[in-house]
Amino acid sequence: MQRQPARRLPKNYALLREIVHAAGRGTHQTASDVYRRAREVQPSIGFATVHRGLGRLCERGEVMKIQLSSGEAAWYEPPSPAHAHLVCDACGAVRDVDYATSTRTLRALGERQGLRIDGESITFRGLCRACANRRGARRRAV
Amino acid sequence: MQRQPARRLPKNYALLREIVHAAGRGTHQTASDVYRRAREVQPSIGFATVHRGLGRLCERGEVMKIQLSSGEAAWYEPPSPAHAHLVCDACGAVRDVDYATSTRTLRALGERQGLRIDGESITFRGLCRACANRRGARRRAV
DNA sequence: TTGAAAGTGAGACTGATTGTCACTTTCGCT
DNA sequence: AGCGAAAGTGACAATCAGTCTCACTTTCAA
Repeated sequence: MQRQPARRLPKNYALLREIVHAAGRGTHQTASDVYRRAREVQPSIGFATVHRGLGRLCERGEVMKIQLSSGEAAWYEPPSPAHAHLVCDACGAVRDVDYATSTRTLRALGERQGLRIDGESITFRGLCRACANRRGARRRAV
Repeated sequence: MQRQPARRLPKNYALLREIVHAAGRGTHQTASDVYRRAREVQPSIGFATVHRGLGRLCERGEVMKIQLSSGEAAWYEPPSPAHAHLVCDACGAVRDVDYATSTRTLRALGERQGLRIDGESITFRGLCRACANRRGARRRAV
């Protein structure tokens, strides 16, 4: 049995977690955002530390990292049940969407195609509520 | 009505399309892969041209760009019906998975949450067929 | 107390992608 | 043919997220 990581969360990492969590559900911050905020509290903190820390917190499940399917910087959010993301084509916002493929579907899919599915990541493209409404006023949604 | 882009595909772009298409269904090449191949045919071609060209082809729907939810380089593949991708945790391969959320589901989801969904991108994490089999031999899959 | 492991900050580095710019090609017309 | 505008091109600089390295510090557990 290997050494238990009973080590308590280093101060910096705790700070990072705090920053991600404080933003609340449905928020998404890039590593740079977190870095900027972290500096307000601990001006000497380095960029690398933020990256390392967020990575570590991710492994521990204390924050979630989402990589939009658009090649941009990764976003970090507080941990929450599985959900999808919508990137708004109009305003660029990233919104949580309460949707996930059912585990039954995933299992069936895996079995049918002979593979094993351990996780999924879904990103929608479209219009967020605000933008959909705004357009709807002028132009009927399709 | 604005000018029709009747312009025929520039030679370079045609070459790029050729390269992506020639690789066939289920293949995924990065821009660098395409660049490398393109140079074999047209040694003077520049990197920027490859990127621009792939981007353009994408707009025209002649190739598809997929961005894995892991922050790596984008992959290009021949156009094909909507499908998901599986990134194998063991061997790193990217496999097509014949799956897409039904349009009915998407529409319902959009209506329920007041947004408009125009596209989706699904990436699974897990084990590809080969790796799942290999592991299955030693260790029962979970 | 003390040695090892883990964490740290600075800054160099990587690798993908984009922007710029001067030049060339091609298009749509005469 | 000939021409002007628009589009495409290659070289290369710039950007940007993220990673790596290294010497130093902190923390842990004995």
